[in-house]
Amino acid sequence: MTAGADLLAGLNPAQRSAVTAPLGPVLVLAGPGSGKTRVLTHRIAYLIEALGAAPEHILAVTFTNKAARAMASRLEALLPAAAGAARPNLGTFHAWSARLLRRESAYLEVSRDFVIFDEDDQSTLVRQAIKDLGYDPKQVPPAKIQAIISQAKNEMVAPEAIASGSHVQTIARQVYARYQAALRNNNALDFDDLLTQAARLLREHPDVRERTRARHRHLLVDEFQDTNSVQYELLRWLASDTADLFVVGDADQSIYRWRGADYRNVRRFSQDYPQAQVILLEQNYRSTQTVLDIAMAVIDRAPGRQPKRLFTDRGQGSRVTVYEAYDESDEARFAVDTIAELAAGNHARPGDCAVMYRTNAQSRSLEEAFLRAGLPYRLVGAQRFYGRREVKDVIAYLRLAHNPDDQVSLLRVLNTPSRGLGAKSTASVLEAAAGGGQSPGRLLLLLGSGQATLPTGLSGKAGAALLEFGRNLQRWRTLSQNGTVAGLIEAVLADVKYRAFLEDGTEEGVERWANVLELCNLAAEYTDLDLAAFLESVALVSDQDTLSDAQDVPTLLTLHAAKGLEFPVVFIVGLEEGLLSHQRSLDEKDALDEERRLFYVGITRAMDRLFLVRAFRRRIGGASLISEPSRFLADLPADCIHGDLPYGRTQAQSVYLRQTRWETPVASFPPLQAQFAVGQRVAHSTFGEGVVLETRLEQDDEIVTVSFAKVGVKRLSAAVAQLEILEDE
DNA sequence: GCATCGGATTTTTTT
DNA sequence: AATCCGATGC
Repeated sequence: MTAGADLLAGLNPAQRSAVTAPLGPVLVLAGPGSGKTRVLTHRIAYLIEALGAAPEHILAVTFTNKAARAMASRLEALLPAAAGAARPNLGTFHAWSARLLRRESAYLEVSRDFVIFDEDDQSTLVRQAIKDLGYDPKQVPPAKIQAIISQAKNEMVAPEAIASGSHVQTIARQVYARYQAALRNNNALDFDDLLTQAARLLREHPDVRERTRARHRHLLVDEFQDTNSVQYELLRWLASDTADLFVVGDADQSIYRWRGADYRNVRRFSQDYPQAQVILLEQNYRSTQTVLDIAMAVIDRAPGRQPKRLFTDRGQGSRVTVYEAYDESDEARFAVDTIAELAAGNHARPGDCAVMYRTNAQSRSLEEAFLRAGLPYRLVGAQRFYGRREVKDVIAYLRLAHNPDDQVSLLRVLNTPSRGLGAKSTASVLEAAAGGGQSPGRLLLLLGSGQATLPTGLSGKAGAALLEFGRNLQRWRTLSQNGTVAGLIEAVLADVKYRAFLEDGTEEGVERWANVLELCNLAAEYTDLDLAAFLESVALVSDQDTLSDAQDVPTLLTLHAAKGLEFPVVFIVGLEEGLLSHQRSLDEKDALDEERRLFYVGITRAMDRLFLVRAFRRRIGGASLISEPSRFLADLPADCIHGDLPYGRTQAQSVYLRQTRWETPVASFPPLQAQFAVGQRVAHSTFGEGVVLETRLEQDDEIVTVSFAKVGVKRLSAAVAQLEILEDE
């Protein structure tokens, strides 16, 4: 059998030793661009092909659906599955946990049909709990309480166990207890519960543990540095005695500390599994050496890290440009002008470029500059699709039909669109439900089927509206159990005249209706999903997952959103004290270290060209303030930088500098080596397999013409399209 | 129930 | 500055 040999071709020695490591705990420390996804997918293939593992016994966990999908498609290219054959289990921690909880729902305080509450739902409940306890939401910030609760959950701390050192903590403890009770009453779990309950089940119930371990004999974890305590505990319970636990991560890219992620889990792993093999991936396939030198100069100042020596054979590349703009609009103009010049000179395509920033608010001036220049752009993550009011409304109707106990959804839609049921009517419904010992949703269902009478004190008009709502709810519930999701949405929209409600004559109204239609299309696509599955997939997607990369336009995104991505040309803007690093991180050492890592993550997204930009003055809130350059700029090695300019240059000077900028760096850019050859067989994640017809080097990119079996001839940029070379048999 | 006004708020956000 | 939330008035 040569099964193993094929898999290993094209891997460097470090990657190969990771892929072929014997079963047991393995810790792969993967620098940026070192091919960690490649290692993960090859490891899975190796488990199956060479070690004879059953695919269904493999579980690979990621943090985003997108990462899971990417892994699935690369795995498919590597190891095409026979029809009907079992596939490895790939998914996010949360999706996996939700599945476990539904399977083992007998051990839960909620039923198998539980809904998943997102952060919006959470704040509704927390706010409600604060009010119920007689506190003023103004004096007790719900967001802060919510953060304390979430943190407690992630550390597996029960309400009673919250320290009562401060006033806020005392209140948080009460709110926490009430909040948990409210979740139970709503037959709901929040994001944190998915993980904590899964961990609890594994900890407290040996039978569940055994069953679950039997299903997943081989575990793999991506972005391990981002795991929090619960996720780590989950993995520890999940790992059987053989502990075939293969984790890949990079503590230097840990940027979610404020979300509970603890990169010290990397160290903990080595302590808990002293026999673990540790493999360092240091060769970078993404960036020029100059970019790596800058990155290392920045990260080497971070204390207490495992040193890594990143290297590449891509050559030195052009120097990094540091530009000091006058203000935020000059900064934006610089980015737009430079991208336009690069595109006009054929040095890069617009879609190769990305502009990264610390806070979403910074996207504004950039968007304005793009609009003024008449250039299209793509904005990542400002407003998530499922977070939009109209989409949430429709989903609330669906959730209510699915789970009538969901009071948060009921209260959301009871008077949306308005049907004359205000605060007073709502209160009497809640009161009547509480008096009858059931949820308000159930009461309305009974009302709709004529098995209950109107609560006392409801006048004719409100009563009629309530009756109609109950009848509708009854119908939707029947539809939810028998019909398709798309059919249910259609019925709801028609019954409540939702379109008329949205379309108020404004442009915004039209847009909102368009979003609803998009949701309908989405539902129509998933004909194989029942309502429960649809709601779950909707609850567990993020805006990151809906990011499409079809158009050839520049991308604007936060540094956080940039993790895991790469671009030939990267701008990092707003390199000022108070912004990067951010104001709120200045008084805490650990927070400041994380800002440094965030900058490092941004730098290492760049393949060829990197621009670091700061503004001399910036409008923050109301006032325009003179800014200090970011402390990180001082760490950059001078010989890697192009444009060592005094701060506070005038606008006229910047224009002059901009016009002359391109002569040197472009000329000094080293020629690229061709990666592909005519006649070679290659695989593309969406186009499938094909044969290379032609390849040529163009500026700093390789243009490959491929004839695909399924979609015909395509011209692709090797830098953008991830083509995998297939070995001939 | 809806419009309007005043006041507070403003980091990042895998699920 | 701009947006979001809540209270107030009609």
